[in-house]
Amino acid sequence: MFSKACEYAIKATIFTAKQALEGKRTNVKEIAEGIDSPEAFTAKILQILVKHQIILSQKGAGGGFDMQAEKIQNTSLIEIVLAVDGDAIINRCVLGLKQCSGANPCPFHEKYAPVRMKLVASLKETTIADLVAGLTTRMAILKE
Amino acid sequence: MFSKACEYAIKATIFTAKQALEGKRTNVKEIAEGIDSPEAFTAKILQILVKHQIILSQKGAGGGFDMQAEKIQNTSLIEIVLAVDGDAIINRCVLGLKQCSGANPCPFHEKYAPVRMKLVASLKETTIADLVAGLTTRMAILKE
DNA sequence: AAAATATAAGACTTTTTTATCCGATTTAAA
DNA sequence: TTTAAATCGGATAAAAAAGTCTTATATTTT
Repeated sequence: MFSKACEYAIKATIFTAKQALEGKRTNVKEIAEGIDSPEAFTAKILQILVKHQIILSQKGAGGGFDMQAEKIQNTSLIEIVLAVDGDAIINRCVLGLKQCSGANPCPFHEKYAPVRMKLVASLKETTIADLVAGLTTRMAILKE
Repeated sequence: MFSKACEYAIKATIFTAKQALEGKRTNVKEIAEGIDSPEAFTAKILQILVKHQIILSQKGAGGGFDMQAEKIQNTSLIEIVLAVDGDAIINRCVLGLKQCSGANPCPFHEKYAPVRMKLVASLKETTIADLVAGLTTRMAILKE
């Protein structure tokens, strides 16, 4: 459903948020270890997140990545997905047809429409704070 | 969501079924034109569909592809997806975690579970006949 | 001011997916 | 029986996605 880059982006954001909530700034190496991702590739993805102002970066010694409490609370999953994978998940026809729409539907359009609505709704209503909370209270995982 | 190969597979099956319901056997060239797909690649995908007994093939002059009325009625979308893309859509963690499950959930697991159920249900309950019917009665499209 | 540390940016490589090509095989028609 | 039409199967090629490497830039610490 998501690209590998997007999966890493989501996990990296959760990891960074969790560290931030514990008052710690983190860095590429820690993140890559924490989410079991390739370090250099993860660095690329973190740049996308910074550019979209989802996380904060600080260059230089003692620098790294951080996330503000307000952002953790107000950023929803959909924003990460849009930043990394674009709006295909919202707009692209599942059969890949350019002209598919409510007025000119592909054969699966009507059956899929409510599923897509549910999916997008769940991405919109799930915040990074929700995901971090799930992490601690339900022993959810970020690697393996 | 689906691979390009899977998108072609679905469209090719719908096209073949529609021709079959009109009493016509079709062939790779017609299918590729009808669904606007690359011919050689489409041929590859048709072989997968034949191997999984979703459509029928007949070699030699006047040969081509066909689909039995019973198959059109009883084959659901999920069977094509499983044949071409495997069971990732049913089983794979959206964050790509190997160990993710109800007992050991990734942070998005619980929020996504009902969406996945809806999605899989819609793939299971939608038959090729449904899709062909939608094609004619609602002017849905297979190309562009 | 210099050294050390960390992100930023771009070029490059590898892997996977998508797509093409060609020869072999099968079958129907001439 | 020959020829033409069609799928089948394997090798190859191109494009996209995933991943690496190197250099530049910024910032803190010493």
